[in-house]
Amino acid sequence: MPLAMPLDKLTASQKKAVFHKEGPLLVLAGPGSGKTRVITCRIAALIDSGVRPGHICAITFTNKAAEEMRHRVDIVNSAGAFISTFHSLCVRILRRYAEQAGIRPNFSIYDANDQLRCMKEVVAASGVDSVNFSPLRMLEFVSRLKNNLEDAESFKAGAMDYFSKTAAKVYCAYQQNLSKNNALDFDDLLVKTALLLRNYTDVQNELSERFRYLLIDEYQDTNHAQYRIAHLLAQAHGNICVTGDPDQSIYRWRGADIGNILAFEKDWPNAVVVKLEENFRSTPNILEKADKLIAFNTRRKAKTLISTRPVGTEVRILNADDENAEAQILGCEIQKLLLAGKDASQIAVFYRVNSMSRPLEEAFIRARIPYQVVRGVEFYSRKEIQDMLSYLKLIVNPADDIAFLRAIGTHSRGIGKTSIDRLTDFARQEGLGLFNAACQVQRLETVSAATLTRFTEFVQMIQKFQKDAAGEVAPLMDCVFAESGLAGVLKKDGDADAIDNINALINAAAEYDQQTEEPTLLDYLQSVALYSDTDAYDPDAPRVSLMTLHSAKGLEFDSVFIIGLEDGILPHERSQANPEDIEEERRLFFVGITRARDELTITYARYRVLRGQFIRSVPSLFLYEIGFGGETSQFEEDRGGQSQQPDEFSDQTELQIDGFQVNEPVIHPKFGSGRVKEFHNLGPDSIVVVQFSSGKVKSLMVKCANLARAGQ
DNA sequence: CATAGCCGCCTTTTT
DNA sequence: GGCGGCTATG
Repeated sequence: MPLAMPLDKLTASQKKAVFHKEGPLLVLAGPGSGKTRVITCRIAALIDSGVRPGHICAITFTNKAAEEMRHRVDIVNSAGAFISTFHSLCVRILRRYAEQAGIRPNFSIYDANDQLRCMKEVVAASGVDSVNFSPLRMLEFVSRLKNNLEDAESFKAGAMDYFSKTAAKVYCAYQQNLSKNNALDFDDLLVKTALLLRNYTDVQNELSERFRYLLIDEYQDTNHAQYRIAHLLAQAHGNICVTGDPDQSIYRWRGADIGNILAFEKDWPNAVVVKLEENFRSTPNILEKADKLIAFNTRRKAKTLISTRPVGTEVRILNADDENAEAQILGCEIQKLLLAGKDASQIAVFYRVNSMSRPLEEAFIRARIPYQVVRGVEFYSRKEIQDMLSYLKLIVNPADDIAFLRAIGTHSRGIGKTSIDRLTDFARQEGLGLFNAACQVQRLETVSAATLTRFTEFVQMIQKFQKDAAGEVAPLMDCVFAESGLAGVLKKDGDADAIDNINALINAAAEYDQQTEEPTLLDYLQSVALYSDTDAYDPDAPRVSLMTLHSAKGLEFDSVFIIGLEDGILPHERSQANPEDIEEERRLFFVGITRARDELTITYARYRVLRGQFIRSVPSLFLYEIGFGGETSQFEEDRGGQSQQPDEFSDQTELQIDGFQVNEPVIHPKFGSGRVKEFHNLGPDSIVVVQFSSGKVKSLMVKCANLARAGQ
């Protein structure tokens, strides 16, 4: 049996899904019920029953989930099975069938920044009112149309009112701009694939042949384009297995449609439906809160979560004066857990928006709590990384003007704005991309001979890189870093951080080279473009994880903290106008709650700095819904926004903290006796570093650690 | 042509 | 509060 996990431990319903033979299968299942495990086992079971791995295509929500799944399914036996995200699948398909899709295979993938640049050009050039038709709003609008598979031309044809007509013009121009740059945005990856499958029956047939078994996890978060792709792929054989939980749909704002999973039985009349109602993850105390909360949503099929575990500890709700106090409480609570021997990798903190990680990081640094902020894209958005990548993008796709502009401007090389403007004008007149225009720069009479030489040098450098671009990526990167002048500039500025980051990038590329059968620069760049926040999450690192509620999807931890349960944060203020948006916020909180195995702690602050302003905040409606309120008068007062009575935490922060002397002998309830090595007087936050007789050195928050003076 | 400093803008979640 | 773009100056 090619399985990394034992099949005999599956429940009867899980087995039914795993060993389902042919035809459509819907696995409707709550959190912690083993959905992903069912998919994983099903892949293995299919292979075991004689299906060739190459005929299997499993689609996960994130790269990380795919990676995990590839490891769980026996690697040797499943080699050839395609396990990846929708977007990666689309990149593969589009590269393979580029001609039919009407693109070139070396296309760039534009991220949000590139899209914005591209859209800004369009809006500026088309002379539309840039307030009502701001680039950001236009991008949002275009994205919505694309998610519904409305292409620019047909939208233009149907546009009647002024707004639609103008937006249609912008949409068309934006698509032309992308195409001129030989670039696709995230949405295009899906749209082009869906259209390719729809318009080319032979391609559709070939791919159905290739992928005879289609499995899709987290189906509740598919958008219309993904839905169409799935149907077009599975139409011929009907071997489509999807799993999902409508209560965990949290990407409506991005076009995800719960309707896709709710209508599965209509779409596939012979579908077998398996429901998994047991929850193997969380304690009944935690599930009860989740249950209570989600019952407030009206657009759902009611279901109850049945825990298979003993009752467990009560869910705690804590409050703090402001975001710093909140962070400090978390530092304190987490330090207690760590001191009690809890593994840091089993602790996580979730928040609604990324900016909320900052106070936590500061508090954790002070308390010396090891942590990881799960924000992978942050690394790739750094200036020096983007600079480096811009050269690589230009090497692969010289038509990419955005890459050209970035690469030529990474550092001063005697080509300024004026020269660039002249080149741009020249390129436009000749109908060329900037790189091609630069290749013919001799014809450009408006610039000086010196500038001309510099342009030529740049072009020749890129052309040299292009000659060396075949094969492994890391060596090329080394060469580009050194020869582009980037290394010299960073060294001259003494920017050690930037150099470290570039080295980290090169190391990551070396890893890519090792792990990929046929590494190419194109493939590397396209996978980097699809890199996501959660890809940076290291589940085994002995560090507390900090992440957004969205990133928490699909993960689980022993101890979970969810912070900022305040009106305007969760639910977010931008969701409050629309009841459907509020329901999504509720589902988001539901996802957060149900990540916890043993312990759940929820916090809110009475004041918070928002957009630079210190404002009074009101505890979230959701807290009331999960049953807090009646029990604590503090909560009622905070909801009403009136009294200012000190609570247990303000009491605590007013505690007198004793100073410790260096070398003073102390006793800790767990670590035993030791001597103080350092004392940092930070008032209530004071930190003491102790060398214990066991040899361990620990830094502790005085108010948490329960240190006793040896003599007492 | 390069750089520094200032002003004004936006500010949810992500593939 | 942070970043991008613009301007003024060297």
